[in-house]
Amino acid sequence: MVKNNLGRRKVEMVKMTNETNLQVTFSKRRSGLFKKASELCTLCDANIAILLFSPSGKVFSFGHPDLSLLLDNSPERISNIDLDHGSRNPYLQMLNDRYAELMAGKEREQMKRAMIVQNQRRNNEPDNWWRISTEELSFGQLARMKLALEVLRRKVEETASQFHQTNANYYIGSSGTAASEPVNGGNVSTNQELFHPIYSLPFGFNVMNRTPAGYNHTLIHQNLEFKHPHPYHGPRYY
Amino acid sequence: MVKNNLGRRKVEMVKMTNETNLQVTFSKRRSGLFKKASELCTLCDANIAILLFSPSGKVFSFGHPDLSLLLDNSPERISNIDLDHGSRNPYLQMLNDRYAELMAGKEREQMKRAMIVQNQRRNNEPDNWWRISTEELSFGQLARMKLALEVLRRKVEETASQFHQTNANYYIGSSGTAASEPVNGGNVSTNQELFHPIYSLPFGFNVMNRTPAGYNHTLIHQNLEFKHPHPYHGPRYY
DNA sequence: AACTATTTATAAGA
DNA sequence: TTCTTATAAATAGTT
Repeated sequence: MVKNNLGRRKVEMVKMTNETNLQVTFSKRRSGLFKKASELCTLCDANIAILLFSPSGKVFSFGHPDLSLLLDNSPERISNIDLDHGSRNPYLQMLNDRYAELMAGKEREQMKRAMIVQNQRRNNEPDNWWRISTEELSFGQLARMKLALEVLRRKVEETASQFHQTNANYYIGSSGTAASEPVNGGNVSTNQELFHPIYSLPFGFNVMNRTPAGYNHTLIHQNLEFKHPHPYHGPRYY
Repeated sequence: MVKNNLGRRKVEMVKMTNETNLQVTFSKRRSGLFKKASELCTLCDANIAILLFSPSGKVFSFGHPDLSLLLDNSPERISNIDLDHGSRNPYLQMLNDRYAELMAGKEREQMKRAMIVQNQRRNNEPDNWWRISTEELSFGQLARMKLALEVLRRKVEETASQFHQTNANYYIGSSGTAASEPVNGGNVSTNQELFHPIYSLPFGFNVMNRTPAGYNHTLIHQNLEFKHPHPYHGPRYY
């Protein structure tokens, strides 16, 4: 038993100078933050996505629903997924029915164009510009592209959500866990089987480290670093 | 003064049943979470992005560096930004020099293709497929596209960071605050002027509500909803 | 929104 | 890294 322990002490809200302490604090507070996020999701039925970049260049994530789908498109992963077009799953059937309708209808040309982004690894068509390695673009281009993609991504999410809300009563269970119940009158759960991988992802991305399944907390990759002072540390954000 | 106050009581980690309590708790814990995130950024020199979806369909964000750049590409905003190609700013000059080099060199065709995503609002070229409204795509397409964009976005960020690390000694100050100092031997700060807006963003996105400037905490938009149980509430994520 | 009793997070030390 | 302990900080229920 330790007797002469001063206990927790107040710490000034500035960047820590002791590098060892900083790393320990980062780990502790990362854990605390993700725990708070998890609790918020459960207590209040909320959803969240957190990307956290450590000063040493590691990236951690927390997501609810699970973000792991976004972090790995290795051939193993893709080949492990059922490619029977969802014949045994009502939700995937519905998606594929919708796909067939689109392909047969007037949206076909538009759809084909959209699919370029999915198929670029498999073909060499001349207008496959999307295949350009990001390493070959200037920083200015990258920055602008990053913005555009962020905005589009959110718009896509919004539209997908609206689709959810008008197409309820479907549910896809988690692949590794117990059998799932259909959701009656609720919303479709978002997980990896929902993203029917008929087409492989267009961009390679490898996860360097991953925490055990079920923890929903992932170290994504390394060698990223930004620096910027944070503007606010008042008591609350109202 | 209140005398008979039972104080905080332990709460079971399940979805709260009382809707009023749930909303109050959501607000309190959202504040707490964002404060924790802010402290982590300052104490440990970390960076973070949080997107939080409330059960009532609102979306809140916290970002360090500031995420507000991603939330608004209104004409006012774009027109307010200096379009002189950065002649008075060494960093923007460098970006534009790099741009000119690329346009004159062998990367020209590749670059032009990449610029489609930036220029789609201004031209009507036939292979401008990117302009497709996300409302016109099936949910399955949207889901796959969302994935692809997430992966690309992260790759872009990684490359941009590498560029930062090999092109240090530039600094762009925040537009609304006091004059900024150059960073010697450090990394370029990421903020909105760094994204030189010669080209407007390709996708419209309007922010519905915004907290006061300086709080770095933004309600983005509404009418999103997902449901999913969270798998884990143990003491920590290791 | 404010108040407090209590729970929870965590800084330092081991 | 992991554990302990005293203290700081967050917050549930009440007003």
